[in-house]
Amino acid sequence: MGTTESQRGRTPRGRAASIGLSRAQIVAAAVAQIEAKGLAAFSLRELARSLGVSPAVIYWHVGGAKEDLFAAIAATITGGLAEAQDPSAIWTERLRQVFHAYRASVHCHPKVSPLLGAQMKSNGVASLDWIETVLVALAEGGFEGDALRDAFNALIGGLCGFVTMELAPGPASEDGAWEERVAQRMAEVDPKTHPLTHAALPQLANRIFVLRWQNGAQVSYDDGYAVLLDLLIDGLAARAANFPNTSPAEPKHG
Amino acid sequence: MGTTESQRGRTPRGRAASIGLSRAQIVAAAVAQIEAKGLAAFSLRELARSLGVSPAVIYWHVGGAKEDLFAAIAATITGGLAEAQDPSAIWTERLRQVFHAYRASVHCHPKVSPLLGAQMKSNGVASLDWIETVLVALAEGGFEGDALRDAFNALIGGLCGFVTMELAPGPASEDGAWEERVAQRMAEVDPKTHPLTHAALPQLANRIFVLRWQNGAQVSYDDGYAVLLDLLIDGLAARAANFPNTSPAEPKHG
DNA sequence: CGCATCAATAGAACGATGTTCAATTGTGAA
DNA sequence: TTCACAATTGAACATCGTTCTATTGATGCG
Repeated sequence: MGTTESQRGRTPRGRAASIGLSRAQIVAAAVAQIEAKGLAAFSLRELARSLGVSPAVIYWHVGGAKEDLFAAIAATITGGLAEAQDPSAIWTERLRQVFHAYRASVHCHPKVSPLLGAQMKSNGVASLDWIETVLVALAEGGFEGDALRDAFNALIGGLCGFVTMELAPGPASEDGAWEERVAQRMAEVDPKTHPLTHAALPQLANRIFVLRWQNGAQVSYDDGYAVLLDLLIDGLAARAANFPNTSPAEPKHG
Repeated sequence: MGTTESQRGRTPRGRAASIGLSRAQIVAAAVAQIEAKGLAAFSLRELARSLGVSPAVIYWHVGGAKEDLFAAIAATITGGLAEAQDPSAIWTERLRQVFHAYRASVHCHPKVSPLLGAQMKSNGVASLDWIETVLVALAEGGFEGDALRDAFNALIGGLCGFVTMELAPGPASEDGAWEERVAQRMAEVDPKTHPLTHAALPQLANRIFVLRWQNGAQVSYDDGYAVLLDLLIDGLAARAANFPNTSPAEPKHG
């Protein structure tokens, strides 16, 4: 299951011409390199080069391919995410905590985040604990069956999608030719035909629809995410309040 | 701005050893090829090959690079999206129409959709009309300033993010080794430690968190998207109802 | 103590990719 | 006719992911 039998024995530093390279070290180095130079510029060969190692070593340690390395990275990042909730809080509050934790966790590795979106779809969310957390909270609110499924999909799709999209990488060129094109694009907005877009440009342009980085620092979407979270959870709470026969707490034997 | 001066004259079929290749034809062929073989398997060389042409031709026609071709594709797809609304409808209804139209439009080219997510960030949404439509609707609801900005970000981030995420590609391997890994992953879900996840597996597994394709046909997230849309727009309407001094219709001279 | 095993590495090789560049072609204009 | 130049070609370069066949050297066993 992903461990590829490489470190099944407890031989911490191998037994041969080892440099002592481990799977975890490779994953860590890959994350560092992606975070440094961007996902588009990432290559197995340069990863091997930065580790002072032959490219084949990565295949031996990680498994089959680049894809397995990406899966390992995603699993590393979303691990230990379910602990972010306070079990004594009400379910709506727990949802808030969990999704804020998700965003915070992903924001720790912005350039790696596209991998999360893809890997969440292919391998399932790396941390099942996290999924279970969300489902438990919704169930406590009285959701079940199709309503549970739809609420879950709306939450995961909307909130994880928001994070994925806000961190989506711009063009690969890191040399500022991009900024020029953006400025050009902004200047093209015609106040006559798009008055509100033009008026909101200082408010919006640097936010969601053009720039992501400003002077090298990341632009904040915190408020938009907070509003999205409020709308979703408050709305779900309102729906839950209308469920026919449900006490606010546990529906089963407790 | 993206046209790269290639077809500035009105010489429809060139003037030389032309095959009569145009930028639009290249873009169309690229979309077709991506839709047929997937985005990960797309290459400029094979595009040129399928057009019976040298790879350099694409550079000459499209502009600098692969990235410019992607930008052109994104612009082609999200064009003419603002017409999907009924101008006489109330603003909440118009928002619903516009975002349903967005999803439908993107779903017409599922494999190209990852490009939309990225290009929406870099070049700005291809269709400014569409942005304007959303802003006008929100303004009619009474949103302005920071509230407008946050509502806009929540809507765009959540809804476009949902679509981006639901269409996110799985692993590149199209040969079913993926299905095996997924089945394996599903079998690993322990009813003891993750009871709700396990119980909801038949409802959820084929939905958001594992499979995207089932027997080659696309799985539907329609209900989840509808719930998300309802939660967001109903919530915004509720907020708008609490705005101090706003008549339900136009805030300005009309 | 010696030897065979085998984890762990190196290095070369293959095909494919994105991109660039120096030719070449043929048409429309002078 | 001649010239400029849009349009295309093909070769070339560096890089990439991946696979294959060695080689190395510690380790457990006899």
